Amino acid sequence: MGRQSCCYKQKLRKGLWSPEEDEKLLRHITKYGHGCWSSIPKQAGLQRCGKSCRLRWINYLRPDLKRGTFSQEEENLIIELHAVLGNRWSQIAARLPGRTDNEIKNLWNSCLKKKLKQKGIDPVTHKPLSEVENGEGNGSNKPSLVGHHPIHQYTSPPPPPPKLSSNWFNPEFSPPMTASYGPLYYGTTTGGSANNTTWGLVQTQTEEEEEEEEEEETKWTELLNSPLLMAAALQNQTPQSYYNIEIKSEPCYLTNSSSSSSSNDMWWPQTQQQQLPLQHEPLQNPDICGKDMQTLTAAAFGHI
DNA sequence: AAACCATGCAACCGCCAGTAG
DNA sequence: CCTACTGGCGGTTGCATGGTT
Repeated sequence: MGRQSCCYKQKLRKGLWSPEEDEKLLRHITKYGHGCWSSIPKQAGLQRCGKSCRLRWINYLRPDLKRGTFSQEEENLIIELHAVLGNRWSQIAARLPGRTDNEIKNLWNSCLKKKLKQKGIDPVTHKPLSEVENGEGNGSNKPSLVGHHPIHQYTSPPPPPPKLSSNWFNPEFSPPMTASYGPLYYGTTTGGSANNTTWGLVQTQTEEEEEEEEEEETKWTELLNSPLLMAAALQNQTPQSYYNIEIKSEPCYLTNSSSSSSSNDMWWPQTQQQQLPLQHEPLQNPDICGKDMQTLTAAAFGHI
């Protein structure tokens, strides 16, 4: 017998949230902030555990959430960040405004993994599958740095997400493939065809290079803490052609909840859309979307 | 039309680290 | 120092939906 969950012990409700529950939680947090999650259910009159409330708020009710499909730039960024951070979904999410770790995790498991495999890339190591398969069992294959690079110890508060240049997502734009910044590198061999493109994680971890590693660590910390550096690095090093995954860009949607605070205008997330349709305002420019997200975030959390 | 399958997503579970008492 | 509590995270599950046979 495994141990029972907190919800079981307290005979609390589980499963999908009803619109009434959502409204109670939303109203309570909007008014008082969340403070101590464990006391929220009682204060808000909910038969839920604090953990469940927290999850619901973070993944669904937060006003700064961006609903809708992921844009191609977001997917590319997730792939890039996953190559560096591994399955650290919360850290990846911190660099995608309006997206939750759960959402990103789901996207990765259901979609991006497959797309990478279709492209012949191992979604775990981010190396070409052929290389990974060949490397199995022979000692010559150096271990991936994913999950081992000092960047994974990065724990300081995340910077605002990098504002990527429009060039970066322009299919016509070919970033310099030989650029190298940190442990990730992408390069082309002299063969010319896409199949000759090589990329992977530079193995910087040798005994002789420990000093360099320290430098690298500093560099990466700086990189991740600086949106501008991050954007520049991504623009210079990311193999857009390698991750040339067919994803249709969707317009960025924002709810108009920020401009309407009355309960009549209360927006309802996805599961309630049938009953209370969202009034979506399509944004044509991702930059505008990003700015609005920041404004929304500031407005939503500034006083909490 | 029904059964089956694949997919996407919301929510739960269990573990861990930090912290207050 | 120990213990209990809490928040946070990543992995996993289960359900709803849509597509296919």
